[in-house]
Amino acid sequence: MSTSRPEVIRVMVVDDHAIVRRGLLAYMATIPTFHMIGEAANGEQAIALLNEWRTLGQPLPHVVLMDLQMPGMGGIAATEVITRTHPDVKVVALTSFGEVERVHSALAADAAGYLLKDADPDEVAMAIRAAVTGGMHLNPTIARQLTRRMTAPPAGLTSLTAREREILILIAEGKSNRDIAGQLTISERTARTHVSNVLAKLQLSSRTQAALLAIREGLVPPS
Amino acid sequence: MSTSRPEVIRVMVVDDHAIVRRGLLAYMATIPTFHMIGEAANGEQAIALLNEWRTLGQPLPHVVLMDLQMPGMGGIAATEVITRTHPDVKVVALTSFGEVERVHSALAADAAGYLLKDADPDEVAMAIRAAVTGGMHLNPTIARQLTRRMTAPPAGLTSLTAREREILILIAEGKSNRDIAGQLTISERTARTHVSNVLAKLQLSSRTQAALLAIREGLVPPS
DNA sequence: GGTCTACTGCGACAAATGACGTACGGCGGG
DNA sequence: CCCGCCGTACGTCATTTGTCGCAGTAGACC
Repeated sequence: MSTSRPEVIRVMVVDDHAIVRRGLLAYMATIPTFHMIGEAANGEQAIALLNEWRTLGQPLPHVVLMDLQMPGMGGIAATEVITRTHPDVKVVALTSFGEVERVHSALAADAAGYLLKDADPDEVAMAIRAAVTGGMHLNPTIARQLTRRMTAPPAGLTSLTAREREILILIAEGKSNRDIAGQLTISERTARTHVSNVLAKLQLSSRTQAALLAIREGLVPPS
Repeated sequence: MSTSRPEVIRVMVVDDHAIVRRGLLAYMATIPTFHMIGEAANGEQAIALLNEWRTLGQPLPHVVLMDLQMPGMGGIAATEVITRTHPDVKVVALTSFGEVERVHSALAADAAGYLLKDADPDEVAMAIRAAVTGGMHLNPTIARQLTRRMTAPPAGLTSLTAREREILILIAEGKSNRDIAGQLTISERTARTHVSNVLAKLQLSSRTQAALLAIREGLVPPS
């Protein structure tokens, strides 16, 4: 094993929910191996705290439990900064269900794990230990969805052709297939073909979901 | 004061996130007045547990902290059932940011408070005490948004009932009729009836248009 | 009591939607 | 020159969506 295994694992939690911080704090207190050395309510605080520790020569945490959904600097950006400026600090993403899509971004930001918040506390421990030993723990549900996404063609607006993007914009304006056909002077069948292709490429199951994604991605202004 | 103030307040937490349950459990342990007597991971479990306690003649909780966003039976439905079958049990809604709009439905289901999960633990205590004494604690942010909505009602949305607004929110999350039915534990036919009524009241012709309007009106966050 | 609304549900139907395969002309890259 | 992608279009099929009418229950209001 190239990585040393410290007898005490220092942990830091970053989450805007005070209740979650308390929960992890209480849980860590029950396991002698873990030592919670600090907490932060957002990404900026976390980075500031880490820098302060380093300048003071105080020991840094081995693992940072990082919530992804936070006001201000999001967890992904914070993860990226931390893994770049403190390469020996492992960051484990801790997220609510429903934002599974961010796992890619998290891993791209060099997160060393991805936990769901409804995970059993024991799973949190497993993820932390895995991160310290240089490994990675993925929630089974996440892992399944991830592999499904890996095997499937990459989702993303970039995979759409110009025409399909045009179609998507009209979907996001609440147009029906007939409306779209009329506006683009194509047959309704063709419009449906395009819509179907868009949904397949984006791995969605309804035009409403497509419209919502288009807005989220800024393809059309919400108002 | 018509309501008696017990020296010990029994609390129960309903949340699908084990970490949140642990956090509240740990927090309650630090305050002698509060006594956490049980927890549940979803609405069905919570109701079953309450019924079991009642049949066994065991003391019921004074306050139930209820997460609103849960798989299976949602927190709103569970709140309604609990306040109806156990009128002396107060339910305090505990929700993440971003679902602020459900406060109407929550209060309509006789919730005795509405907390954001990023609330300071002290605020949780305040809300619980308020609920026990028959009062109600609202998060300042929530209260502000609520009054803003009361004073400046967005045109058509006011004509919707609480249930219909709930339906609209789910539409704006890309859910199908079947999804909505499952989430609200009603039949798909009923869900379709609601959707149809929403469209008629808003004078729209498709659920996609309804979703877009919901986002424009800020009923749901675009992200 | 009577009335009203909200919420729930059903049946039947029409329309829209989405998936699947197929096809053809154009156009650009190897 | 040929192959692949794009845009166009059709046929068929299952599913979803939306409408209309009807109806029972519960709660609120008068």
